[in-house]
Amino acid sequence: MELRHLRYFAAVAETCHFGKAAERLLIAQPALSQAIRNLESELGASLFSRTTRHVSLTPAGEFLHERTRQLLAYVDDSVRGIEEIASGRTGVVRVGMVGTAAFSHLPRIASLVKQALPQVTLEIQADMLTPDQCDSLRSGAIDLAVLRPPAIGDGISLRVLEVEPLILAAPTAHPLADAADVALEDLRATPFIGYGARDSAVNQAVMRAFRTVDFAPFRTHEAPGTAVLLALVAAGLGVALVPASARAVPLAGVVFRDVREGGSVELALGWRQDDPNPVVASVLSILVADKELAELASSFVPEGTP
Amino acid sequence: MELRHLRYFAAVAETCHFGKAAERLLIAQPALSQAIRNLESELGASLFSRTTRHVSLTPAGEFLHERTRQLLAYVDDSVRGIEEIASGRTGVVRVGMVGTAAFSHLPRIASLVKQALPQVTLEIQADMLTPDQCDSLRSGAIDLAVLRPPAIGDGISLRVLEVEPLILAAPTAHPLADAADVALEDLRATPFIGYGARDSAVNQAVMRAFRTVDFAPFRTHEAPGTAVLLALVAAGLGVALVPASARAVPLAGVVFRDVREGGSVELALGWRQDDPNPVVASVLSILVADKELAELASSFVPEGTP
DNA sequence: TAAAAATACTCCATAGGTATTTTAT
DNA sequence: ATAAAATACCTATGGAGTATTTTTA
Repeated sequence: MELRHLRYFAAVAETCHFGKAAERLLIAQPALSQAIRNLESELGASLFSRTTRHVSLTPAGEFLHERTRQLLAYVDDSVRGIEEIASGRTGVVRVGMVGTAAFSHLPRIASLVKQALPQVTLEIQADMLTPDQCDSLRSGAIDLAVLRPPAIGDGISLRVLEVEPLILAAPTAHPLADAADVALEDLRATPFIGYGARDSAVNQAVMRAFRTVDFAPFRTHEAPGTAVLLALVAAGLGVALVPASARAVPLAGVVFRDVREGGSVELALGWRQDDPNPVVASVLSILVADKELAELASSFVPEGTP
Repeated sequence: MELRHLRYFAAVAETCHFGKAAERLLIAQPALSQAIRNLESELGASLFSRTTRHVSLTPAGEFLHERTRQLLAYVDDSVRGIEEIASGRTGVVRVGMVGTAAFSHLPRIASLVKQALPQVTLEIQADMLTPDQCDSLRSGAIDLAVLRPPAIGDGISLRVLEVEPLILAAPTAHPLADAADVALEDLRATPFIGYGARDSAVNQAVMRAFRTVDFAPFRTHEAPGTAVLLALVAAGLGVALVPASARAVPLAGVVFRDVREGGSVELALGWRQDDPNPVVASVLSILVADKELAELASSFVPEGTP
């Protein structure tokens, strides 16, 4: 049995007239008679009671008619569903994110996608480290990554979302909290909280910044990521240099100040270069076309950069 | 798109291997590749990511795989359903019945069908008059009839279920209620309740009985059917001659007595001679093969019959 | 290099067309 | 007498086969 048989059957069942049904199906009447005959013989059941004057459904035909309606509707719906998926209008996109991006960029990303692609579901994996995101991208565990370049591994494309200056995070009570103008120099001998992962992009940026002055930070504590780091700052354990997007983290007891010569760190969007998933492509095109994200990237050019 | 495409697709989706799938489908591998290719181009979506070493489903393919599973299962189930209907094991049979048959014969009929054809539903229309049943049979409103012959109209087959003697229904207080032996003669001048439909089979049988004696019944009341008639008897308004099956009607205040020379009336099963509905045929075959119904028919031969 | 999918081509089964017959109203 | 389904027969599309090439792990 083929769908053709069911489509023919449905037409005859609805019209109760082989001639009319054949006309609707754009085939000749004998072909239709033949097809129904074949269907009946394959099923081992007669579907129509027919004379040359009257065609009506048998009980088996009534049953099949109901089933056929649902079946053909389901087929149509499935075809439409595939079109939706293939066009990238529907689907699931798993997005990995470094810590603070969930606060600073996720709202904009999520609302952009919601508006342009309402049937797309984003599955967010927050607090992922950049190397983990590279692995997950490559293994297919995530489809998009919001990470800190330089990301390793070929087959992965990157687009810088933002160049964030490093800013000072200080406890409210700290002397620098009220300073009009902060320079790296002011951090000499101040208890400093650093990133535990020494080779993380942010930590490297911090180290690079300090290389422009003649002292190393007075590291008293370490944190695995920006969130915990800010918590330690709020607790008054010291100050820290963090990406500007940390301003989006709502945490009492911490104030942020721009820092002269503080350096910067990039935030980028990453994806598999050869990802065939259309919904990933359409989400990507929405994100990279967004003016606000693009403007952010250009407006945050740090002071020290030409 | 045809079911063939979906069957092929399902095989490839399950094995993730064109060669294995082709083997399972009993076709050559290139034919399968071709068919999937055609399906993909028709849908305008790629369903598999494939290299010569690895085959996997795309998101659209995942979606279609799920849909295909359900679709093919539904097709199989529908084919099975049609087999059930065509074989007569499943279906609905509408049965018309004269008044008292609902009490006397329906229990046996229903339990026979329930046991032999558990998936068959009987829709009982009780209290139908014989001519109405003939019309309903012919128009297709009912499929089987339990009626009183002679039934008119060709294209309708009859089989006698039972030959019932007419018996006396008398109020408990009536003198005849305790008589050892009742003859028609004893009803002379006794208030008599007759059937309103003069040409009904039961009334004709009553009239025929009275034609063997030299008096007509002393008709004081009439009833449209046996049920009402018995109610009037119970009320003490008179006696009546009723088919023996009336004994099955549970009604206080009425006693039944055999009547010598009381005559008899037949109860028969009727159906459309050319009914193509298999479930009607299978119910019929169950009913006409039933020993108990057959024995009833022979054992009730009335006294006056050779 | 070997396994597996894709391509090239050939063939025939069958879906569908036309002409005609049968049948029931 | 006529409308409509069935039958007979023919044609041609495309599904499936065999042989071969291409590709990638």
